[in-house]
Amino acid sequence: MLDKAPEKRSDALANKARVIAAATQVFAEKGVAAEMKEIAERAGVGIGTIYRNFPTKDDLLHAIIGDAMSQMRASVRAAEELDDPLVGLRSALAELIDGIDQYGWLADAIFSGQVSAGTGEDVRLRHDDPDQQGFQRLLLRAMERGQLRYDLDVELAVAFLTGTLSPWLLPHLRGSRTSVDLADAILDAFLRGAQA
Amino acid sequence: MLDKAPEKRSDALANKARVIAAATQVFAEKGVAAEMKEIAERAGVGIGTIYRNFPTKDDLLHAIIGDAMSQMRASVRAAEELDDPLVGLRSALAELIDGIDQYGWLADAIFSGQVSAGTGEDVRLRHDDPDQQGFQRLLLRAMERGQLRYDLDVELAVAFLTGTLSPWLLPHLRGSRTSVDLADAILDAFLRGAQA
Amino acid sequence: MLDKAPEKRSDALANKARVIAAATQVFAEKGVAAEMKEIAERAGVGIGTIYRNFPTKDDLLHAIIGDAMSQMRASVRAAEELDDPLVGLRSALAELIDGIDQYGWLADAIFSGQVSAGTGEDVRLRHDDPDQQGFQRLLLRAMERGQLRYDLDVELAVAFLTGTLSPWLLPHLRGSRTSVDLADAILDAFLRGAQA
Amino acid sequence: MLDKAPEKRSDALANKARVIAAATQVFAEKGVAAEMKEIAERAGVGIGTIYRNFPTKDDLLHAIIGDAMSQMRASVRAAEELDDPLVGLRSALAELIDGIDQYGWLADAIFSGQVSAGTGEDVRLRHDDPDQQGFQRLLLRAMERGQLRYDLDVELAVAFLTGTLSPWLLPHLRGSRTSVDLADAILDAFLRGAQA
DNA sequence: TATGAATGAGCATTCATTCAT
DNA sequence: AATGAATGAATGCTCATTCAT
Repeated sequence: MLDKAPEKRSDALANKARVIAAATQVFAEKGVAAEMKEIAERAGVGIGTIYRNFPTKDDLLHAIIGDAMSQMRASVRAAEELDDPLVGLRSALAELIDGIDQYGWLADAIFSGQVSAGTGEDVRLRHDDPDQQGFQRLLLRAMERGQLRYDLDVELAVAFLTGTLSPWLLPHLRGSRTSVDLADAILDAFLRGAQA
Repeated sequence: MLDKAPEKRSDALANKARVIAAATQVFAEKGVAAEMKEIAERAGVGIGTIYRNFPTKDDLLHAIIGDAMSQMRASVRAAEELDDPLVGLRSALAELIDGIDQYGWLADAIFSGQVSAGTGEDVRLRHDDPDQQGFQRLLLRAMERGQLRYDLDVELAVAFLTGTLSPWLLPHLRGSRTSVDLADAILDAFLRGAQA
Repeated sequence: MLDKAPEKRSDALANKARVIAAATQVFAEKGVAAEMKEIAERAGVGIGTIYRNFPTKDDLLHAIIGDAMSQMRASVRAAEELDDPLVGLRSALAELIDGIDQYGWLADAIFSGQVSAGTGEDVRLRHDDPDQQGFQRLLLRAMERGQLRYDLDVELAVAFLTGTLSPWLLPHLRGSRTSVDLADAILDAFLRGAQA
Repeated sequence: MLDKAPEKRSDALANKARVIAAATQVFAEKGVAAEMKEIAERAGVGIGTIYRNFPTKDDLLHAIIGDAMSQMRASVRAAEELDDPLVGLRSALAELIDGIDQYGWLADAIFSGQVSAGTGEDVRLRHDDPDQQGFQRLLLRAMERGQLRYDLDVELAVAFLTGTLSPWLLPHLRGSRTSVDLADAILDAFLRGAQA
């Protein structure tokens, strides 16, 4: 991900960014099967320019995955910095909701095996790591503080929270709520439970 | 002259079934991008035979989607027949868990736009219908009976329950539990909430 | 090179042969850079048909190389069967002259490294084997019989005889002579030497 | 106003020379299919600089061909200056052997049609001219002097001598001999013939 | 003048679909 | 009806060439 040539012309850097942005859009619209040609057109560059920056379609995909993952990881990490773990949870949820809007299609691609084995595997495994472990840590801290039931099944709890963010549920749930409002609603329902 | 056979020969019917079974397997393993040739081989028929029964790859896919949907719809409907809505919920969850094992890949395919626009849309819209509305009805009945909070956000509740079944969360949650045990655990956590 | 399915329809076999024939022609005319599309057109089949028989352009090339090599090897071997080694030499030369007409372009392709490393290497090494060693054996037998100088430098002699067949010399030498006449002329000059 | 520099700056000339040198190397290693980019890197200049000097890859190739041809032509012409035609022949052979080491790959390229039709043709035709006609003149002079058979087939004789220099025969023949030794051996075998 | 990033025509290869047998 | 060989449009990627800096 680091540039070998630090003296690269700024055009080149700008182009690389435009390609990533265009690809993120196009993949989101058409799925990973989208054509490189369309991405090039959307980015306003020639096909060759994409290939100069990303030797393979797969490399382009991985660059985007990398971006998405680090963005999400960063959200969760920032949430962990907050003092109150429940506040952190709310904040992480809200940020993830925004992230899914942009990167939701990736989950599909990754989990339906359309991304090259190598990285696919990696992402699949790590999927349990960065975000979910962040969630787990937040939950555990809340349990220690007595904010949550001491006998909570943490993994199930994470599944409740992140499952709600599934690309096909989210748009419906969202309606016209802001991501913060939705995060509040989810957290509230999660805490109170359904029992009368 | 003999009258034209009003029913397909049972050979033909058997072939159709074998194709659906093989395709379900192969799609599950390789995703919707799997090749028709492999499906034919798995089914032990020629490619032409697939095309006699399903004019298009997409048609084959939709046939499978149809099967999956009606199987799930049946599960939920059966659950609605039960007297106690919470028992019904538990039963529906357990059945869906089994269904996801078999048809989870479909969610990916449908929601990442790899299924032809037309039907993809249809399925996407209807997705809110059959199962989820069944869930909603069960939840509403439980609320009426006073088994659930009267102010429960039903849509959010459905999202909690079905989001947990997301293809990428389920295997992890499952571990070695039976589907009934897992359904119990989910329902229990759902009812009690996380609060201390 | 053997057919896996012995019950293959004769069409398929015929097509494979037509593809090889067309490819031999087209490669001879345009060099190995010739397009697959043109070969398909020349053969009167679709591109896909080529790929059904030869998974790769390189495979097609190697099939042709194989054909050429075994044809030439057979010529030399047949020449070795003859009783008089000089008669054999004449016969081998005549056959090689005909072979070069058809396969001369291959030498270029192979020795300029345009054929995939693997087989390129193989052919390059074996090049010293099949034909040239056949020639060497014929020459040695002729020496033993006292038909040739006992102190002949065999490798140089082979180079004289086969170098004359170089794709760019042959057409010029040939003129309108038959291959047998040319072989006679070469052998005669080779035997008599240039000295007054 | 200063007059436009009537001579290229020596920088430019130096660059042109470096490009030719690099291209000769790279083409020799990888064949004419070598990439312009690699030639630029080897020459230590930008791709654009190559194109400033040689508008086309083909032009670059022809420049090299021109160099090779004139070098060889010069060798033969120098050989013709010598008094004794057989000594000239030996000298010409020795020089050509050295030339083939450097330019042998060209023969492949030219005769397998990888050089643009126009010039390819030219070179092909002229091939009979410069060197071979030089050889022919040397042979004819030797015949006139009674050093060679009066009834020698001159074209065949040239083919014997130059065929031995074929890029794929030469390395094998050479072994560890110097080019002069090899030239001697070839000439000796050529003169004496193979007959007992 | 030199540079190398950008361009896009060109080409090998894949795979859904057709149709002769 | 069943088969699978044949088809060719579609698509990823390469590399000679251009041109803004």
